[in-house]
Amino acid sequence: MSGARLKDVAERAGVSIKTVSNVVRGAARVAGPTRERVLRAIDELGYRPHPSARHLRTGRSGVIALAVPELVAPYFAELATCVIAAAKESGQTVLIEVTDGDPAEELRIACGLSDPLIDGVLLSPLGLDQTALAARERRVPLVLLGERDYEVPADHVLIDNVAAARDATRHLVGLGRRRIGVIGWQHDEPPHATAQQRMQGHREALAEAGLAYDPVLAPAVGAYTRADGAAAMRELRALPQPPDAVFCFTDMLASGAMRVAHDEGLAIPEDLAVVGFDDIQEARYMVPSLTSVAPDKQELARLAVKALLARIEGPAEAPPTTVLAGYDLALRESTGLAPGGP
Amino acid sequence: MSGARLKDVAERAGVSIKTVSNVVRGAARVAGPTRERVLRAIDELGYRPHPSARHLRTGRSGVIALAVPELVAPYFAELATCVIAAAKESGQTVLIEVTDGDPAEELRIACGLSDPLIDGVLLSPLGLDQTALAARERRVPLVLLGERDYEVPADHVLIDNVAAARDATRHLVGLGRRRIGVIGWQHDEPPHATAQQRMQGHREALAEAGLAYDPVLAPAVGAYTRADGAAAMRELRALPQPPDAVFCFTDMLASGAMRVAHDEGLAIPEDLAVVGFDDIQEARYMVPSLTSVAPDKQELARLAVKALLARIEGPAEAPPTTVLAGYDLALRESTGLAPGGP
DNA sequence: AGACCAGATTACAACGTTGTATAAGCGCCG
DNA sequence: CGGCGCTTATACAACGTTGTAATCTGGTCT
Repeated sequence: MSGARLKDVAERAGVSIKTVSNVVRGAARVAGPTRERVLRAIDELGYRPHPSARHLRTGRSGVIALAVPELVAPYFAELATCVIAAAKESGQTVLIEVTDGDPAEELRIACGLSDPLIDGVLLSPLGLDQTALAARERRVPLVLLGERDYEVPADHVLIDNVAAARDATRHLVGLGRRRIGVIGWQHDEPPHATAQQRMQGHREALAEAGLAYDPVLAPAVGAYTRADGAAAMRELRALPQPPDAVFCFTDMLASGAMRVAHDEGLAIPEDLAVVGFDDIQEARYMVPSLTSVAPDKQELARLAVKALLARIEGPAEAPPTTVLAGYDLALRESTGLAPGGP
Repeated sequence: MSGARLKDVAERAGVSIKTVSNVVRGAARVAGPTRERVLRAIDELGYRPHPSARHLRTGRSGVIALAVPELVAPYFAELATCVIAAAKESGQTVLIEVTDGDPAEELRIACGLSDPLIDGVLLSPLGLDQTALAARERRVPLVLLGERDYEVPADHVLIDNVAAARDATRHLVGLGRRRIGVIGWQHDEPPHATAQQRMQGHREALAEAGLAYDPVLAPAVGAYTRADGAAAMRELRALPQPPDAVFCFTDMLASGAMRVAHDEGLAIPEDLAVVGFDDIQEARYMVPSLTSVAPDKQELARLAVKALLARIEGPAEAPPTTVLAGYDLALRESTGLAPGGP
């Protein structure tokens, strides 16, 4: 069917199997003329190495898993695309796993119990209990994406969520808003690390501006979907004193929130300024276009792949590292940028 | 590291390696007590089969590739999620490839030249030249998703694009619209099969209603992005007689188009009714929410995986099959459904 | 009671690759 | 001119699994 093996190439080139192997991998020194002949034979036969045979022999499959809560959330789709590209640069293949944010599933994956094929895991955790993660038995090289928790002995790659959230709320304060809501807090105990960090940044910015933090302006959401954002917005609108701005912890939440604001006849940004988080492509096309914290997803992906490869290749016992990627605040209509096509 | 092999289990259970293998695969008959002991040993050691060793021996890796033009397009993200789920039901793992719609890359993947690990390919082609595909050399089990072209000797799984497009335009006609634009036609020669089929359905519906087809109402787009939709809409608005309705070949195009309509102060659906295609989740949250043709993506995915497995397991020479999945027209505000939260 | 049979279990080789150890070729120096 | 060291190429075994064919067991039939 598919074909040529090392052995076939060796016969055609009149050398031993091992020599061909050496040429293919560029491992040992092979004399010029010999290499030429081998390369020609490889070309003529269309030889391609058998990945599983390699895996069996070397223990490396060249496949890394990327586990995300969902693929339909644009942020994760964009992140996954960046990870695939970054992995390709390093000659790795990416296997995407969708966890639905299920803690049990996330733990399973963090323990390498999903597909035994993989060399390592890039996990973007959502519901995972940190203590469960800390106690994981079966150790697979693991890098956590977008969550920071110093209790967990694993590498982290993320942006500075606290600083980014602080910048977002500062921006709203800078617009003169004084009653700033926040959508994305969670009732769960403990709340997701992401929610905690963004909330902390938000409150720091409020404090800087001399504004009091009012819990009533932070309705809890179940998940980070449009529907949750919409529900939270309805809650905020039902208050005696509704907010004049909202900072949403994700663009999806912002999308739902803006939808409700629109239905209630509010003008954005005049009546309500909105800032999102993630800077998904859709943010440019929302009505109005959405100001959003823009993590550098390419850098995030590249750093994550790099960290994972280091963990795979390096000693398993090396101390966990934390790497920060950059971010930006993309200003758009929802906080007053003049309208206009993207 | 990860651990237990068949051999370890065999030693612990006091049987031969092959017997353990038989138990694991449920292949041959194994006596009750023996099976019990083996199962217990498997459990105690946490044994899990080595996928690459299996692959090497059996020729089956249990991995299928899903190649899509892009993952950030919500339609493909949703489709990919469905494919992953459907594959899991059959014990298969999905490897996602992003082609960017590049014909060369698509051909490479269709020929199985991407990752030699895979058992078969699910390809959602975009730019691929049919003749190139028909002439592909290296045969890998292949199922085409969402494109129909009888020249290509490969299995197809898709919805009836012509009928679906006809229904979409019929709906606009039913609203009393008489000047119906269409966004999604392409200048490329030949245009994508998808564009051709949807255009055909559109024209059939126009003909049914006794409306003339006016090419000026069908501006060409480069790709199926929001930006392309926006550009096409500007073109339509610049006409002496702009349309009172548009049928967009994808929801992304519709999103861009509605964005421009909004910027120009048009009321939707009063001044302009809009129908999209794909029924992405975002369609419910657009402002206004978008009426859209809704392919049954779950069914599509399930049928595709089924067809691919049949091709992998069956004889390579079986004649190509075409399977249709269902679709629906989801009615929303953009064509007059009363507004209201989703 | 002896031969036979079916079911249960096992030994062996092979899938394609790479690491280790070894052999072969060859110029250089003592 | 013989031996040494260097470079280049090879033989062999092993990675974990499964298909084939052979072996073993215990019971049944004559």
